[in-house]
Amino acid sequence: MRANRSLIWFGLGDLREFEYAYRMPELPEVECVRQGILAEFLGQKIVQVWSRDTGNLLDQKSLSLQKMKSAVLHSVERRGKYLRWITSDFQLIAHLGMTGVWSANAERQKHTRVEFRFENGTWLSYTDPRQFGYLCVIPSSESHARWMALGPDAIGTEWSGVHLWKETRSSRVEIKVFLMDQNHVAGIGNIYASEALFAARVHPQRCAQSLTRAECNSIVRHTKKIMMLSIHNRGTTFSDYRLTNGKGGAFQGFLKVFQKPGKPCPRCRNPISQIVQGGRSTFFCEECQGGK
DNA sequence: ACGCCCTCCTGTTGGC
DNA sequence: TGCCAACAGGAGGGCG
Repeated sequence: MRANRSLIWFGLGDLREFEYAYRMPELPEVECVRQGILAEFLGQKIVQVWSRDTGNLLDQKSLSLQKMKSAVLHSVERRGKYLRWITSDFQLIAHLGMTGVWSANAERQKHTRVEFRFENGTWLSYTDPRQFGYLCVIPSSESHARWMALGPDAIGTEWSGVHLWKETRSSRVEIKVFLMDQNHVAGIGNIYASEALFAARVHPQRCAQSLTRAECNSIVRHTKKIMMLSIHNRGTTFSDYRLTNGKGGAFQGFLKVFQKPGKPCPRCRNPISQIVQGGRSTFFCEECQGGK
């Protein structure tokens, strides 16, 4: 595992304390990947496409990855955790799933699935051991159902406290599960859901429609703040993604409760609780996040 | 529209 | 020390 860490694009600090971070890219990590791809490949022309074992990654409606040959990369957009490559003729919708990694000029390895070779000799490869990722090539003119169905981006202005308040009025879903539904708001995953609710002092099992306007405002404000801080701090970790040298460490400093069961709450010293919601681990402080 | 469960997959972990 | 089952987890899909 450690040998592969040099390929990690979104540095998440000292992985000795946070082994699972790299498996779960959320909005900030995907945004860093987007910026990394743009910085290196914007305006470049793909001259060769190589792929292997993409059966579980490719959408059934996807055109062949070979369609990307001769395409010039015009831009890369992000919505939530999805990336959308805009090229001259085709678009590529991509999701990293759990273990997807885009790497620039990295050697082909066991689970490398796709390689785009560019005219200037550089290349971009996609590696995904568990194949939970997603790739879909369609003509530029077509719209993509999954992409279109996504809720407003979590760091965009469209997602506001008012928006969350209105959306939650008719929902009896637990708020943590609600926040992770990408069709309500796009980009929040397991890490940020726990962290944002902790920051906002809202119990993760609260029924969505029980939230007050003030609590909705607080959740949205803290989610954006935490995500922006994370993106902003990628500087160290992103450009210096060789985490094996021990440098970096920007991200784990944000984590107050995630993956810290039993450790003292940074606010009140009460031990952090761990529960399962919707099949996923939630971490929170029973003492200072109120009641259900 | 909800709430639950299942599927995909493989590296890691924990029990014996 | 070694083996193997259980586990994790984003997201879509199916079912009642």
